[in-house]
Amino acid sequence: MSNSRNTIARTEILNLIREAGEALSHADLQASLGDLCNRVTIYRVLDRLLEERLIHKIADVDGNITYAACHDCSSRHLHNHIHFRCEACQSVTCLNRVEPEFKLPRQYVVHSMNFTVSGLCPKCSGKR
Amino acid sequence: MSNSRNTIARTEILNLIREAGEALSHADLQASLGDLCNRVTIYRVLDRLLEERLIHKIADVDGNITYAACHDCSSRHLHNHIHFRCEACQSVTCLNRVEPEFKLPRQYVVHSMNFTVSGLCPKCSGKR
DNA sequence: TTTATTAATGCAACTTAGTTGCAATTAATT
DNA sequence: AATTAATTGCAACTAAGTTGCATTAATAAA
Ligand SMILES: [Mn+2]
Ligand SMILES: [Mn+2]
Ligand SMILES: [Zn+2]
Ligand SMILES: [Zn+2]
Repeated sequence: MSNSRNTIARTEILNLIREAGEALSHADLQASLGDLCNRVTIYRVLDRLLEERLIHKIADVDGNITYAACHDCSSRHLHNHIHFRCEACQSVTCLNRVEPEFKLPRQYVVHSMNFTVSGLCPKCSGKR
Repeated sequence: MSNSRNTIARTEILNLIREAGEALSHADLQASLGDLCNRVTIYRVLDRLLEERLIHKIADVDGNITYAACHDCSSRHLHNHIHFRCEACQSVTCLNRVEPEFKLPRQYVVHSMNFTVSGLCPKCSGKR
């Protein structure tokens, strides 16, 4: 892992992800950033932030990727909380409190987890 | 949902998925099928089988999609078991017995789930 | 069995997402 | 200020998935 530099793109992308109430996609970021940087740069900054464990990656059941801020990942970078994707408003949110319980057979070595539940979020289930 | 027809492509793809010990990707299927049908047909057959609830879709944390056979989905098509993706041999398997326990705040309406854990499978964790 | 209906397919073209190589830029160190 | 190497922009590229449309073929009706 080489020395990470504090560039405008990196700072801005990290801020956007940290301040967003929900997980952001590459497209979301590109829309917010306008021409602050090239789209390739966004991919590369995201990769860097992932390596640095400042953000984590979320895939919904259709393979759509979003990114959310990490909170206490310096010690263990195990994102064992549930992500909720709303089929109405398309938002993806971290439910940091909801950590599923389960037991794998011995011999399985766990490195990472991706739990995503889809349906209607509180906002959208109310409207009906 | 229109009437589904028993075509060669459909039959063969469903057999492949049912008989595979692990979840298969579009690329896996295309490799096995050779020129039995066009790659677009594979996409369309997969969509049909999903609609008919004969297979389910799995996305790992990187968004890679695979498909596995359903077992008792006529009543409830809720795939709340864990999928394990091995980072060594790349296999994706359904752990049909492992159903995580968790409790979402009220107001969340759940339609589907995608639980994927990555690491080393029993075969590959033994080798080290 | 023959005919009619329409689901399913193949093909080409297209869109979307992500990757790579390389020269130019710039943050951080000395 | 000069040095170093991380970062960026750009263009070209690969990979994955979608769409329109003419053709084929599974199924049902006659
Ligand atoms: Mn999260
Ligand atoms: Mn499964
Ligand atoms: Zn919503
Ligand atoms: Zn393995």
